[in-house]
Amino acid sequence: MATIKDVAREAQVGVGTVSRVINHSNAVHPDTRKKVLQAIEDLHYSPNLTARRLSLGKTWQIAVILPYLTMPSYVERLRGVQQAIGETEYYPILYSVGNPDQRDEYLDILSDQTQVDGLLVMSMPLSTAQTKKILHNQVPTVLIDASNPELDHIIIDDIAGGQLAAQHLIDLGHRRIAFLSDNLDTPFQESGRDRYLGYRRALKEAGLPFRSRRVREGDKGRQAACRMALDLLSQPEPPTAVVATCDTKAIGVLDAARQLNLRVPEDLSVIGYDNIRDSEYVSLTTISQPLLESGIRGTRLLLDLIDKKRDVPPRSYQLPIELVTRGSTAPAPNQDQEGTK
Amino acid sequence: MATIKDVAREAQVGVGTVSRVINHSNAVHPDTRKKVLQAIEDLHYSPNLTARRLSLGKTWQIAVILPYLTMPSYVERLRGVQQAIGETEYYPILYSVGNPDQRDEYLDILSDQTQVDGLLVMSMPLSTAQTKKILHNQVPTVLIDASNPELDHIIIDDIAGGQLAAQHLIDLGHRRIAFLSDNLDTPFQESGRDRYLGYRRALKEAGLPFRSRRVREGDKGRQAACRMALDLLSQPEPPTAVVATCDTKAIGVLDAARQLNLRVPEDLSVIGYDNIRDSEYVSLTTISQPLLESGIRGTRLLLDLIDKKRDVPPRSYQLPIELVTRGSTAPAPNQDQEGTK
DNA sequence: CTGAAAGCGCTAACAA
DNA sequence: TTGTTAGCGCTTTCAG
Repeated sequence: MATIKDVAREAQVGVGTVSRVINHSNAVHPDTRKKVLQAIEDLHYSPNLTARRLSLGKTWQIAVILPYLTMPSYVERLRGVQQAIGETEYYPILYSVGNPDQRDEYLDILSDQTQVDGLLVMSMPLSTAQTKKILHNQVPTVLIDASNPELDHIIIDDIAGGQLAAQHLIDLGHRRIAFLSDNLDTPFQESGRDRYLGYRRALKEAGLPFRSRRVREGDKGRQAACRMALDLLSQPEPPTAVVATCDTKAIGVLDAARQLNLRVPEDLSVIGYDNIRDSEYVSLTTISQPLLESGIRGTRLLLDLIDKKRDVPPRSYQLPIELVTRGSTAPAPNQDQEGTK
Repeated sequence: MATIKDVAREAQVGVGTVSRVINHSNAVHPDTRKKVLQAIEDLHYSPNLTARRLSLGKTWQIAVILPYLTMPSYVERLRGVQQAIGETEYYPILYSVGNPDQRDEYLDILSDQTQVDGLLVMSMPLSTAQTKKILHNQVPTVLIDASNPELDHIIIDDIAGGQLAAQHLIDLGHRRIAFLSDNLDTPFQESGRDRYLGYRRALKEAGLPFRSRRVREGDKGRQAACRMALDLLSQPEPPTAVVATCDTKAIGVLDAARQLNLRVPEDLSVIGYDNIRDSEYVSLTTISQPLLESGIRGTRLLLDLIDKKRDVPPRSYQLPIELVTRGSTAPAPNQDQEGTK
């Protein structure tokens, strides 16, 4: 592999000159430039990025830490990152996390090695220790889909989202509204918790009682959701509507309804969250969040942070959610009076 | 940021010793090691990866070039890559390609910079020029889902897949079988073309005539597929079955059937390809291919290539496909005699 | 406008 | 077992 030295010798100039040509520095004579360019061509030379990085103290690489790409929403956010980063000279390195230990390991490594120019953390809250380390080592960092008082972040108002979902059902006259999520207390994103809070807030503001028997949390995925829904729907005084914390789960609820011969939306209303592609197909009412946008915005924030070496208070952006009404929700079948008793 | 020199000074040893400690070289006295470890701790030292890379001439990074993550199948393959790479000390850098120019640009850069230790190219055939450059520069490279006589690759037998799909319908007694794909001649994967060949081969072997009016190609995506299907199904003597080159398109066909009040599978059989998650939900018969597996195998091949510096003839692995029968295919409604005329 | 040389931080060969 | 030193390939003063 030819080096800058080889090129210099071939073109009969100093390495400094070659470097200037490569880096489009204008202070080089046209004739000299031509000679150098010729030598580069002859030798099939191309600069060694690692050496340049060492010399410049910059990697042009951004670490993206995100949960294993099991959920469409992660993929969509990642696409946003790629879209934004694609317009720059940076490249993303993917650290796909399968479990909390791995997450901590990556975070630990990345927050002190001079390995990347910045960190993009997706859908995982940081511990105070982790935050402190990042701050101490001055690693430019942005969180997407997680909140943090000391670091820049992009969030989506999940409380409002959960509330919006429940409110939609309340507006349709439902009184017995169930809530179905995966484990509310996971090491990863806290969005489930927030949506739950939103759900409760909506009930409260509408003066409806909260019933813990109408809440189910468990494994993620469609089938687990289906099982939980079967359980939920087979109790006495079953709910007439279900808020699911993601569309996949909502589809699981649809499965359950079918098994129980419940018509949707006549007998049961179901609302999901995320507006993934599948949702349109099954005509699921859902809460849509700007997933792609969150990736884009987060990346831009990070690039800005890297460039400007800002040292100002952390910025927090909250992206809007939206109700997408489709065929899985309808007015409540029969009004019971629980809410007013 | 502390460097190895700082640590050496702090621990009152030479940098060589510190290096030995870091790299777990055993030839270092326990007491010395302890001193060094202490200094590392005190100084919050962590080695500069870029410097190590330059010194070692190795990056521990693998470039993954793949089409923009629009299709679930890409994501699944990528997950395979991550899974396999996760067990090693390497990390993937994503080069997500949106168009042919970008593909060529990335390929060009990556095949001559000393930027990564290996190249994983997904779902894109390489030109001879590109292949030659890779070979010339001795960049360890593996293709996944694309064939190449000179480079290691993992493929799935798409001809057999297309044939299997069509054969399944033929076995069910269908005679008028349509084929629906996105543009057969794209710069990206050639799988569509191969599936098309398989389709034709099945017809031929069954003695059924090929009708170009039963073939539609166009934009990708569900809606485009729906439009094409509407067109296809509204001609005189419409097909009783459709082979779609991917599940997304097959779902588009289902949309069209619904619009035309055709029952699936009673009036129309539909078979897809890929067995994406959605397919189970809509009970789509499809051809399943080992997507995750392809990513894993390809990555392993590459790592092997990097380690061993092999210089043997290119290896080619062909992964098996499988028919997954679900509810979208059934015996032909009425047997016409076109096949035997 | 250009050449020489001093780093960037680390590894590894060579002495001691 | 350890310290010293010569690279790794590039950028960037600093003279000229």
